[in-house]
Amino acid sequence: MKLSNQFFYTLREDAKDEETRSGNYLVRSGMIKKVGTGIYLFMPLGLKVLKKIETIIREEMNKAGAQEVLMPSLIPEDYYIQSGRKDVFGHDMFSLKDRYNRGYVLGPTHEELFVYAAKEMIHSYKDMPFNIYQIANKYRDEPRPRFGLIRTREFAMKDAYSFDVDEEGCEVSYQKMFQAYQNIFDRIGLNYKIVRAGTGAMGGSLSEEFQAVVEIGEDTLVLCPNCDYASNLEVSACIVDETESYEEEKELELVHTPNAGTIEEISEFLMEDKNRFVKTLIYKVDDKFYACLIPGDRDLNEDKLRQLLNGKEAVLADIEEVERITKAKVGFAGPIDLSIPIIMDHHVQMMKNFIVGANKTDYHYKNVNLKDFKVKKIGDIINVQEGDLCPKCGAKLTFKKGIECGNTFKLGTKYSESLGLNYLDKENKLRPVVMGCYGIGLARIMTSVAEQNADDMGIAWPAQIAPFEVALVLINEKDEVQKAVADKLYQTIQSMGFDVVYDDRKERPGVKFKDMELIGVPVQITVGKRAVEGIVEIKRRGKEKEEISLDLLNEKIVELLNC
RNA sequence: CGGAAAGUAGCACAACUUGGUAGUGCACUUGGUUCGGGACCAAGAGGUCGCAGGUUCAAAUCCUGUCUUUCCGACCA
Repeated sequence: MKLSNQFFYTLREDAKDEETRSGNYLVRSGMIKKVGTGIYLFMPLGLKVLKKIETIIREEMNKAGAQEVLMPSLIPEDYYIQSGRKDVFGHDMFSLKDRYNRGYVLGPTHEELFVYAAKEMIHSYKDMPFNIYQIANKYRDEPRPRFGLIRTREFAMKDAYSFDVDEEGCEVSYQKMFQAYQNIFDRIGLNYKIVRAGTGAMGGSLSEEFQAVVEIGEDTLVLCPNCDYASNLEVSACIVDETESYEEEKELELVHTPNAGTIEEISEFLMEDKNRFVKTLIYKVDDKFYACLIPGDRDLNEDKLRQLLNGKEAVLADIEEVERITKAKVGFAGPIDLSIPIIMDHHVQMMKNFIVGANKTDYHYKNVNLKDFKVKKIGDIINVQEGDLCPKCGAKLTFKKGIECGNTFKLGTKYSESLGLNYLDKENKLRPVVMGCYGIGLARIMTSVAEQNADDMGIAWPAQIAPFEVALVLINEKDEVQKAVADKLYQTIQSMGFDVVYDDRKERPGVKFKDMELIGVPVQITVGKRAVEGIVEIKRRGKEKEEISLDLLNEKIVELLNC
């Protein structure tokens, strides 16, 4: 592409409403522009990068035997009412009415329609397996869109769905996709980790996430430096260090602790370490109240609590409810003589002589032991901390931040049952189809790669998804020799099959260099003074330039693109 | 949805406290000098100061409402 007379611009100053480095560079390099909260438009350059990502995804999907389809974004709401997800998504789904007051939604994800499509195909066990996918926009009314393209309300996603007769078949389909995903992320050049994750609103039995390792990530990845354990914090098992404490159990003691209602305050007041305390949190799980005991220096994991109690929803009780149940101000709840069932984290089992609230304003109990109260259930209900032991090998776990760029789910028969997707097996019996679903967020990949490869000049894109592979910079467009050499070179490089941008603008060299570095072209060829001698300069972005004779250019470009 | 901040030229900002002619840098146009790392000089063009209402002789400035954006939290395949 010749730059003169093209839609191409860059900004010299930082965008004021982009907090992330990647978001800022994407805006400054003229790739994207914010239209509203969580809504972006893609300019020619940005679309080019996105399309290159899309192409890699499409190629690998097709190679894995999946077939592409296209679903509408505007969908009659009945499909989501039938599946029960109109309520599950609630306000996260954009819904609208047509002129006849009929309800529609903008598709937040497409299991329903893919099942609808699959029904046309599936009648017998002979009709499976198969996998269909689309690359299309999704719409979600996020409560708080943020971080550039990471959390937007409209976004391009590749979603694939596999259909099998049984679990074994699904396992094969799942592994195929899993491999395809690794190929995709490897080819794109993303630094990523695969972690175990929760199934959330999607349902199903297994979920694994492909997480880009990025500082600004919204997810916390729990990794083991010793073995292959990798998990999203949301679902990471927290195991107990079972080293026995030989501490003597002491006499229970009521202590006056005026105005010390938080762990920080009481810990300071009694001059005791936070891990000597046991927090009592009153939770409401499906309209029933529970007191949850966890170590004072830990956070409760609501998902784990919900699962332990087989509940649908777990929320912290209101202040009024807490005060009614504990008969004390908030901050003084404790397990002793409490009327509601007690759920205890298994770490507390190992503790002795700990401190709890006394269910009496301004009082705590010291030297509390397990014999002092009754527990209904014991389990793992807290978040893992960095340094905790790996559930697999016992090594100390480390944390990293990640952006979820892709995920794979085994859905089981959840949707096929609720939407009636069945087939006849060999015995002529009707059975539900076993499904898998597989998503990839295109713009999230784009931002993650940008974030991972941003430097002081701009984004150092990997060659595979860079807006261009080669930048051809003409130093002096008024110099006839230089111009002729560059014009010729532009044709030659194109015919070699490289994606090249020819900066023939009437700009000073410095402007051209800065722009090419900002938009992140990996290989730059400069046609300058020595063009007369048939010599030009070539360099890999971020490295030293070297002079080279024109006839050696092809090999050099290939070499630099691959390094 | 709670808390905080901000909306003035295409972009980034100043002027607002103390009401009276709207300014700077980048970008843009013209001319000149420059010409291998975001040039310089000169002359220009570009604004219903987010929107609505109020106070006032007079509002970018004070008051009220409203919309939008950003950050923190709640929330989130």
